[in-house]
Amino acid sequence: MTANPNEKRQRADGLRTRHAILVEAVSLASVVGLDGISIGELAKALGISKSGLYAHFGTKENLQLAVIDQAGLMFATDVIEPAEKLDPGLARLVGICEAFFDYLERRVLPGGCFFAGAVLEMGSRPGPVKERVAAFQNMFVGIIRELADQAIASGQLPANEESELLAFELTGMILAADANFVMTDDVRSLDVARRALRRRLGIAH
Amino acid sequence: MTANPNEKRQRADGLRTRHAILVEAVSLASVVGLDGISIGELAKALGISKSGLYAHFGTKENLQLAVIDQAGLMFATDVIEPAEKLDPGLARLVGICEAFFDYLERRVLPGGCFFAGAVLEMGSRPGPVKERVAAFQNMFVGIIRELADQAIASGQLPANEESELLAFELTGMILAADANFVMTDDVRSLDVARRALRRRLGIAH
DNA sequence: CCTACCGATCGGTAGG
DNA sequence: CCTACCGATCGGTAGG
Repeated sequence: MTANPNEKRQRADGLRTRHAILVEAVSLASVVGLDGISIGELAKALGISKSGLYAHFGTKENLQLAVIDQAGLMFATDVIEPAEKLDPGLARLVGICEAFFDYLERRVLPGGCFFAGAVLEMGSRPGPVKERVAAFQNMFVGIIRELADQAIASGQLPANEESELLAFELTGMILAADANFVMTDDVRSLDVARRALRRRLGIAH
Repeated sequence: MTANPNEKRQRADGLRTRHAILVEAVSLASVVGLDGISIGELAKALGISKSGLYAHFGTKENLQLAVIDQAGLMFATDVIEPAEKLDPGLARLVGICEAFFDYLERRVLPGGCFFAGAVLEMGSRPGPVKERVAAFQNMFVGIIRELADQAIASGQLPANEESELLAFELTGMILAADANFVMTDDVRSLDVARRALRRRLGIAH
C-alpha cells in the first residue's frame, strides 16, 4: 500500500545523506572536538542548510551520539577487523596495535584518532555523550585485555604478566602514539611506537 | 616622580587579579578545553566584566597563551619540583611519574591534566597556541628521557634499554592514567598505573 | 530537504 | 577595571 519504489528511493537517499553527514562530522570532530562541531559549520562544509541537519538528527546531542557510533564503525573496520585474520592471542594483540599505528599513518582523519580526543574531551563532562564514548573505550580495552589473557594462558607471554597492567600499557602506547603523531605530523614518531610495542611484547625486530 | 605607593598598589592588585583570572581559566580549560573557554563565561565565573578580561589580555589567543604558561607553572610545582629532592636517575624518574599520579588523585584540576587534553586538542590546529603547548610537552618528555639516560648509564636500568622508547612508554602511562581517571573518577585506576610503572621499571612492590 | 526567523552568546571595541 | 555597544554565529523552531 504505502510501500512503493519512490518511497524506497527517498529512504535510500536519506540514508546516503545521513552517512555523508556523519563521515564529514567525524572528520571535523577529530580536529575541533565533539563539542567543537557546530551545526552551521558542518552544514556549510556539506553544502546543505542547517535545518537539513536538524531534519536528520533533531538536536546537537543526537548528532554527537551518531558521530560517536560512526567513528566506532570506522575504527572497528580499520583497526580491529584487519587483526581478526590473525590468530587470537599474541599475534592478534600485536596486530591490533600495529593496525592502529598504520591507521594513524594513513591519515584517515585529519585530527588523528577520534576516540583519543573524545575520551579526554568528554571525560569530565557527564552525560549521554560521555557514556557513549566510555562504552566504546571499555569495549576496546576489553578486547586488548582478553587477547592479553589468551597470550598469557597459551604461554606466548610470561605467566607473571598481568593482563590488566599490560592492557593499561598498550592503551598508553596508543594514546602516546596519537599525541606524538598529531603534534609532530612525523611518521617517524610511529616507528618509535612500533619499536616500543615489539620490545615490550618480546617480539623480534 | 611617577612612582608612588598608590601606583604600586594598583600594579600589585592588577597582578593579583591577573593571577586569579589565570588560575580560574586553567581550571575551566581542563574541562572545556583551551578553545572551549569563552571570555564571557570566564568573566562570569570571576564576577568581573568581559572588558576587564580584555584589559588584561587583549585577545582570546593571548589569554590562551597565558593560560598555558600558568598551567605549566602549576604542573612544574606539583609534579616536577617535588621529585627534585630525589636522586637523579631512576629514583627521580619514578618520583616524577608517581607525583603525576598523586597530582591526579588530589584533583587539583576538575578536568584532570591540562596538558594531556591540550596536546590532543591543539595537535591538529597549527598556530602559536599549539606551539606553546608543544614547547611544554617537549620540555617534559626531555626531562623524562634525560632521567632515563642517567638511569641506564648508572646501571640502575638494563644497558639494553633505549631511553627514547622508555620515555615513550612512560608518557603513554601518564596519558592512559589521565584518560582512565577522568573517565572513571576512580582512584583505583591510579593504582593500576602505579603498579604498571613499578613493574615496568623493575622496582619492588 | 528549504527559507526565514528566534533569543542567546560569541570575540572584540569605544570611551571612559 | 566599568557600561554599552558591534556584527557574526550559536543551537533550535515554524512552516512548508
